[in-house]
Amino acid sequence: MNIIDESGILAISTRLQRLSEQLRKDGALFYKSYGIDFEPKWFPVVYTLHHKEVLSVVEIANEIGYTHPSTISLLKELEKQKLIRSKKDKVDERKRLISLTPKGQELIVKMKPVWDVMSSVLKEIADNQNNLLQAINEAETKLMHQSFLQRALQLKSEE
Amino acid sequence: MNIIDESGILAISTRLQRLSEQLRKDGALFYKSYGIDFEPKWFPVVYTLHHKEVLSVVEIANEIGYTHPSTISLLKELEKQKLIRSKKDKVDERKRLISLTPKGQELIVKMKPVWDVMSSVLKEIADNQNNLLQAINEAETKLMHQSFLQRALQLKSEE
DNA sequence: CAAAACTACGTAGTTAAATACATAAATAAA
DNA sequence: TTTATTTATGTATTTAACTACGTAGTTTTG
Repeated sequence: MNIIDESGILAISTRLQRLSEQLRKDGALFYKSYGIDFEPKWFPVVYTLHHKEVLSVVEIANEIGYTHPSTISLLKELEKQKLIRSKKDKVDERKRLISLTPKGQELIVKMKPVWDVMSSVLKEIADNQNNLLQAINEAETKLMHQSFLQRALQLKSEE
Repeated sequence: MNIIDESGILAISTRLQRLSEQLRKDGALFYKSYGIDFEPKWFPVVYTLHHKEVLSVVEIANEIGYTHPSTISLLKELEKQKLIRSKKDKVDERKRLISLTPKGQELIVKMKPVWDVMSSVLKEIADNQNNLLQAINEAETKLMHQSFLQRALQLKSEE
């Protein structure tokens, strides 16, 4: 549509956001088709706890790549679903140790075949010539080395 | 990090959202370095009006690819900045015809060199081997033909 | 070992988008 | 020409992330 947005990243993020919303809805419906009441957004936390067993709030946040406040709100939902539980760390009283409940573990067993299907469908969609993940990694790496602002200011001063 | 999120699109959208937030902040700072008070999110509307002169709310929404409520809130901000104005369409009384104010047009003249710099920096960042835009286009196209849910249900029934 | 700095967690508030709903004007159909 | 449908706009609410801030433990340092 235009010089900056079309070639840039600003509008792209809106499109990806929509894409992911669509996938979330479809994901939820697909779980439902197996008789499972599970929201795709819970997946990262549940999957992490499935492998790590016991983790603190901040540890989970780091694992799933969200800020801790975002993580806390996911944990609240999962606690309401009785899929996870938490108790104070006796060694470090600031920490809350989170783990799956038996109900949570049972659910994972039921969900595993669902995940397999989802996983291959997502591969089908995202594995393009122009790999989405790769493209983002490359852009992020470039910005890590030098921010947009730094690059822009430099170009400005060169004129 | 895991089978679905790392290879899929769910986490990718969060990362892109962050990327775009970063770019927005830097963009605003870069405008400021020219003494210009302009938020990058206003760009699509302003740029569209620069080329089309007079448009209704829904027409702008379609041009920039947002829903009309989102567009309305952008328009409100721009009106507060006195960069745009609107009047009722005499032919169709439902329509509000939006256009740039003289102040808005002056601002565009000042912003043009800034846009040139931004545009080349964004090219530098986004033009990777794995082109971001291309990758998204390909994923969207695939999903247009057959949704995630349809693909998943089909795979499920084949088992 | 007391003061300072850091870490873990939690809450409140913000943001940029979306949906869902409401109203009024214009057009089409009975 | 009334009635039904569609279109344009607007408002209210929701969502998923964020930042900013506060408090309470823990660790480091003078």
